[in-house]
Amino acid sequence: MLHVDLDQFIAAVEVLRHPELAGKPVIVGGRGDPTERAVVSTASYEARAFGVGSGMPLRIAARKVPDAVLLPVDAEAYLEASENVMATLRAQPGAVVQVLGWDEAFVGITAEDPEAYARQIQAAVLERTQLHCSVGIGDTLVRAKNATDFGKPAGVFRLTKENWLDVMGAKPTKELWGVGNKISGRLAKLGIQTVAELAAADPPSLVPEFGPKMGPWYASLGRGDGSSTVDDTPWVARGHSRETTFQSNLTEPAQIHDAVTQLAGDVLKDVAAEGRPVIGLTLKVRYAPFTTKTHARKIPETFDRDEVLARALDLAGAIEAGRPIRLLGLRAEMAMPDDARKGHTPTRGGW
DNA sequence: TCTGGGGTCCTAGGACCC
DNA sequence: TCTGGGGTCCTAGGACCC
Repeated sequence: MLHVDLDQFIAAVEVLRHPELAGKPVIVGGRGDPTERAVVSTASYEARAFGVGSGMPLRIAARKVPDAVLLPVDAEAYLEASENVMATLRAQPGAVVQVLGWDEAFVGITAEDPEAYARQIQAAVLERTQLHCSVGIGDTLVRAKNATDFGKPAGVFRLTKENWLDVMGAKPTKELWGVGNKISGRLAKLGIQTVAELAAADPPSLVPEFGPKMGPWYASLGRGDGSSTVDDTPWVARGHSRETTFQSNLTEPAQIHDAVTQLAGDVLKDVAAEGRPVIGLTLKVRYAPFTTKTHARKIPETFDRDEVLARALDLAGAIEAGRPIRLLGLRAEMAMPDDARKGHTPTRGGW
């Protein structure tokens, strides 16, 4: 299968709308105001050369690149561009498309010459959207996904059982899809630093540290193994959430009440569009400077807005009085339709 | 450096039941 | 009295992804 990943997607969409920005360091994030609490969504390659990357506080990014062009996030524009890209992928002969996000998809194909097919996809996407993409080819989803990095920008790379360890073996485990800072740190404590070392680990030996599912799963990641099925079953959201980071911390109960009411209204808008009842709520509270607590409740299946709001405000009763708050979030979990398969998610598990 | 917003899944531990 | 063992459900929290 193939993994298609648009190059510097958000920045590229902005440059298409603002051709005069071509070749300049462009940083997209928040409302484009580096004095606000916000992070970088995407930086153009020119900005990345200064050490700016996704997730970096906007304030820091602006300091690193004084001449950067800072732009606000425009989700609708990116979604529209994304839909054009995905439609292009679906129009390819024999393609099964599994969307992973705005700028990524797996494409299941059977082709004599996968590299030629990949080049064809790149040409079609470029023609239809003026956007460049990189393509990874693999015999599993994990290998295809990891292959894409070696193709960037605008290239094609193939990873299979045959060359996986040659190419990936010496890399730190953090390079793997699904292994972040924390897990790579815990693996290191077990004496596992590299992909090759993880590949050689006995899967049951990882169970005490990571549990019955994740332990063996990490071992298989090290080998590049896993599913090789691209699944185009339409995605069904498990829930919807809204979060607000306050530019100045909240301290008053009345502010908390208003904020939760606002969040509940916004979440309910998204939920209403699904036509499925709410079955649970989770309130997230980030106290200043940076501790996060969550409070969850199952609730009786309901479509009633006032009922959900009342229960959200109940949850807010768990907030510690007097501690300054920098973020509040509310998530509503929805009942799943009977025919929705479990274990199919865009970013985690299931393959 | 000082950390967004939208998602998903896994695990631990307590409550409760037989 | 001073305490087994297995199962399920729920909450809180952790980790990851784009």
